[in-house]
Amino acid sequence: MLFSERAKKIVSRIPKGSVLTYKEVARLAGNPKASRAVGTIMSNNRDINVPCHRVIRSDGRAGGYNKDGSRQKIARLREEGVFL
DNA sequence: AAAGTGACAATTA
DNA sequence: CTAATTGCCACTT
Repeated sequence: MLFSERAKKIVSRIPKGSVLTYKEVARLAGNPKASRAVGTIMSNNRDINVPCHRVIRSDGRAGGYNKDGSRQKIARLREEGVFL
């Protein structure tokens, strides 16, 4: 299985109200140093089954999302009960 | 095969 | 606190 597939699978299982960092996803996917790659995957991934808005940066900030920037991402997370 | 891409991370100033 | 720097990796051209 490709790294990207594993990453998506993991992210798709993030329970509502919690978040993972890109680093964490990378680690769970089997490659602790592929945090960068995780971001790349999310940006190109169009899978609606994957709540990629629940993936944030390890420094606690939101990171990017799509064209709208991180605004929509932050909004979504706040509605799910995540403090940013 | 080599170079380019990007929603990251850790360090330093 | 922000900004710049360097290293990093999967994937695409």
